[in-house]
Amino acid sequence: MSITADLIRGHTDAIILAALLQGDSYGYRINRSMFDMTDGRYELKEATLYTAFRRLEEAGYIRSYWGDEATGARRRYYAITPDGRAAYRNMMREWQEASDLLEKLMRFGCAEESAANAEQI
Amino acid sequence: MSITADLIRGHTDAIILAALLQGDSYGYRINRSMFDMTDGRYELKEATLYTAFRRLEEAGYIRSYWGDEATGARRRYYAITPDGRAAYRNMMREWQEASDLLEKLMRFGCAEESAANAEQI
DNA sequence: AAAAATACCTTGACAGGCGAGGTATCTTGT
DNA sequence: ACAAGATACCTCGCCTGTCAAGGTATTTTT
Repeated sequence: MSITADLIRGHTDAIILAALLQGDSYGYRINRSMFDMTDGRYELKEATLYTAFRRLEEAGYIRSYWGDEATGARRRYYAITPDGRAAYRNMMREWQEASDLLEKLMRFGCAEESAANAEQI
Repeated sequence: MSITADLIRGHTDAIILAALLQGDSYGYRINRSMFDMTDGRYELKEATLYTAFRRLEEAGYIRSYWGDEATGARRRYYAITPDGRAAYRNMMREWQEASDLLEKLMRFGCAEESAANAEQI
């Protein structure tokens, strides 16, 4: 993946919850669809993903159950809870606010190149 | 401040560089203007700020010098270097890409509420 | 029979953010 | 005159999320 990790940091939970809003799913599959949706530019690392699952389950935002596949490797499915839906909405609200602020603060310097670099205060 | 720390993480450097594009400045002042620009919704913590200064200077993106105030507390001014300007542009490019991806991944679930929660796969 | 894909998991290190604490100077209120 | 607050700097040590590296087991492909 090309984009740096720290820009994603803190959004993993929201991303996972968003995926689960589509319906129950499991780790490998969520990771896969993430990879596909971004044309390979980003994927959650497995360790990150499973850490996040533990965290989210602990928080009561998701619950898990083993699938009953007759064939293939066993899968642990995750489902979003009502608390999880509420948390997701909160996260989206925060993302909205945060990205607006960041945009403002980071674009601040973009009069740039033109603004004569007045020494000091 | 209202917005959570992890949403900001990794953006501190870009924010500081953006501020310095406006002209040389010093820690306390940069923090102040950040607070003002966001109507108090966000400010860098001092520890974070000074850590970032060290990091950026180490990387060669800024340089520092002591101001020659005749009165008041001493101030350490920071100036952005050519490398710093280049780094800033890179960071903005990355932010663009990352925020687009995040938007995509996090909004993914937003057909939401309507999409019948089809069990499993 | 070997390699790759599917699918899960844990450990330990690392890096950035920040609470808590510290220093020194100047200004303002009483 | 003295205390309080603002200005201005700094460090130490903890916390948390990420992820490289390693592991297991099954199925499919070569």
